[in-house]
Amino acid sequence: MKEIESTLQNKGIRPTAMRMLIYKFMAEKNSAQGLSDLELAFTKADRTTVYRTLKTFEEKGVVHQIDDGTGVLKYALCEPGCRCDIERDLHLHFHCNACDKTICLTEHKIPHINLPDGFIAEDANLVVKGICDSCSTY
Amino acid sequence: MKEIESTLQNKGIRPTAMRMLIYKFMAEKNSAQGLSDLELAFTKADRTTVYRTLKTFEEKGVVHQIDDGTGVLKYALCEPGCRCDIERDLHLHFHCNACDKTICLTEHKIPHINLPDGFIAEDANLVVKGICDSCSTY
DNA sequence: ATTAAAATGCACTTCTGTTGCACGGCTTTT
DNA sequence: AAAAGCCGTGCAACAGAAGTGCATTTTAAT
Repeated sequence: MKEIESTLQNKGIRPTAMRMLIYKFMAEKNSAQGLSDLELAFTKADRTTVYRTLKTFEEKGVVHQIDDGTGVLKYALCEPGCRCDIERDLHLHFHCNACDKTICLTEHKIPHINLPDGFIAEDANLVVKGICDSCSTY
Repeated sequence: MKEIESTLQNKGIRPTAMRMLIYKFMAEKNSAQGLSDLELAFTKADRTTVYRTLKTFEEKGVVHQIDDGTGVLKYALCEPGCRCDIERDLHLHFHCNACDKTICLTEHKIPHINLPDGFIAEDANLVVKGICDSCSTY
């Protein structure tokens, strides 16, 4: 818990109890979490607080937003070395159609794409859908 | 207009006036359209009608849905030869941060991705964001 | 301890997508 | 031609998620 506190401080975030709990919760999950997931996990807290906490985390490069195509935005902790606050880390995301979880495949970077003349790429988002390793081993 | 009529019929869609107008509208655009875009273009018609028309088009493989990360679903006509109704056409989509348009780069297929053991890919979505050719030529 | 700033909670709004129901026209059947 | 039924359309209302304004509490600094 002390580690979390210093982690947040290093990122320029005041480590309140709420923020540390949310950070801890997300660190324990191996899949990306939606606002409603956190809402359910922290019924004592208000939706807005969770919402703004995520926004703060995102601004400071603690989490990154994932649009996995389900219609709800997900959030996942950034990898230790990532400079999400400066430049997007272009790893791909995997959404399992069975368990409905979305996970970061941080080792798998989005390949370079050749665009037609005149097109300038600034960012990219790749989501692969299918069956994850947990669900495929039955 | 006669062409549109037979196109729809070939896809198993009854060619009503509304449907032909919507098809025509989308065919004239080179960018993907959201529900609200069509809503604005057809103020005489009801939102629900446009919505259900798109759903019908999608089911029958006339249009495909695009999640470009803006939070609103877009639709674009499928290419002549595409078998969207059977198997997804994995071309990539480009979203322009300047003009906010989303277009299909049908020539650019999503490259094959090597996934970790146990992961099975069924579908993929790749959206590149940046500046489109129209906006970059100033 | 006092004060200022930041975080939290409550209520409300907006936007998008979606569904239920009723009306009306077109098609089909007799 | 009349009757029956299907299908498209429109109206209304709902649901879920994201976002905002303001009052209150908590935290940090002096």
